[in-house]
Amino acid sequence: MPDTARISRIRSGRRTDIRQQNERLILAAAERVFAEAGFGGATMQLIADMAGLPKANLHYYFPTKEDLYRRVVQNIFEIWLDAASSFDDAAGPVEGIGAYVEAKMDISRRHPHGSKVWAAEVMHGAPVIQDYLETTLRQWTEGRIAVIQRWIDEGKMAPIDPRHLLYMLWATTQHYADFGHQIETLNAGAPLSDRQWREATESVKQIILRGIGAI
Amino acid sequence: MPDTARISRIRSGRRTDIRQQNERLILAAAERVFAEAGFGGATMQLIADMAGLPKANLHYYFPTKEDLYRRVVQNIFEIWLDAASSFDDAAGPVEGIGAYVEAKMDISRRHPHGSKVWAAEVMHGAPVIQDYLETTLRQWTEGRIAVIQRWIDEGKMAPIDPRHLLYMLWATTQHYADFGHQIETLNAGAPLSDRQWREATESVKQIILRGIGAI
DNA sequence: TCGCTTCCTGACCGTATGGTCAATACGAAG
DNA sequence: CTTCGTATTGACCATACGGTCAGGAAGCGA
Repeated sequence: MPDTARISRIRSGRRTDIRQQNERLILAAAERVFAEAGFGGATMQLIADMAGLPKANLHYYFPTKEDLYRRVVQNIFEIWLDAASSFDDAAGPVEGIGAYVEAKMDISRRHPHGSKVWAAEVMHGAPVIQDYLETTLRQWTEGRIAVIQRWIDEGKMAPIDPRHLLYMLWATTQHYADFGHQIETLNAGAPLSDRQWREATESVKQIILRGIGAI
Repeated sequence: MPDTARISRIRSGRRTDIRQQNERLILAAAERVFAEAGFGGATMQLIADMAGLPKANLHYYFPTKEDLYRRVVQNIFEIWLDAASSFDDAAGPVEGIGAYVEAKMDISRRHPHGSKVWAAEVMHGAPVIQDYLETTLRQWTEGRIAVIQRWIDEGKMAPIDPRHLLYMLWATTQHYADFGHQIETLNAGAPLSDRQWREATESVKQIILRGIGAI
């Protein structure tokens, strides 16, 4: 797993920045290690090595392994929530869902580690972010369901169960991050190129938009 | 995690059966624990308790934790491969993909733990089943791509990239197992009912079949 | 320069875990 | 009943890991 060089570090020296700088450094390393080894398989030592800091220093910024982990999970969740805006300020499903797919595919490409950490967390029964699921995510979902239902009522798409449409959007877009290794293997061992990412995004958009009768 | 009672055990006594019996028992417990805690988080002790056997007994049947884990991963993979038959003996996408979605949704419901273990394994870079990906899965995929391409050439569906269609099929169906906890939380904390599973399956089938222009 | 706060880190500790082993029980064949 | 291979298990061990801590370095305002 540690085949890539440690995350580079710029010692700026400025007092206020030091904390922020190091926390970012540690979080980036942690995101990666948690994604590749899982919570149980990750070790503070490996994260420390990856960040180029002594282990004791991690505990200075993040008291426990779980604190560090929680921060990593929260990060990706917030990134996803931001992508929601695509949804809201759209006139109809073609723009709204189209933009949402594009935003989420982009996140899958740029934050594959975070996506994996989230997936693992949920798969294990969401031991540390259950409250998020029950509050923020539930509200977010209800809101989007309402939007989709409105589109249906306005005749802009076929009467699909909005819930399952959302699940399909999440599943397909996150699949490119979570199962990236499998996809890469089936792509002759090479990561998807710019062009392939574009094709993937288009395929997903096409199938879904056609599938819900929006085009 | 261990909120459910241990897996029940029937002592048959018959010599030949003992090994098979106990291996099944251990594998069932292991599948569950690995799914809920991840490889690193799972302990042989917990698996043993779950199976109702002393820990030393596990090591009698499975020398190492990794041996046990490997067997669990192989199991689910074989189950999925069996579901492929739906694909082959079909006249067109409506029957073929329709049956495949049904088969995979059924597996997601009946083997959620195995699905999660596989997902985690792939997410971690497939350390123990990389060879499967490169041989069996790759071949399987090429075969299915050929079938889909034939359907396209015969004008039975729109010219979609077969690869991305396959990814979408995997992603959407497995999502109901891997993210079952999230779905349950968004379903007022209750597992999907028979009816809801049927609706989910129909939604997935509808959107995809319509999305690829097969209906 | 002084004094205060933040930051850094090597050495250390208790515990949990994967794995071993020797002793024992058990079933079946003769 | 005896024998022999299989199955069972409590006790044990080495190690790795999360976390602690005391002492020192470095930044910063006065």
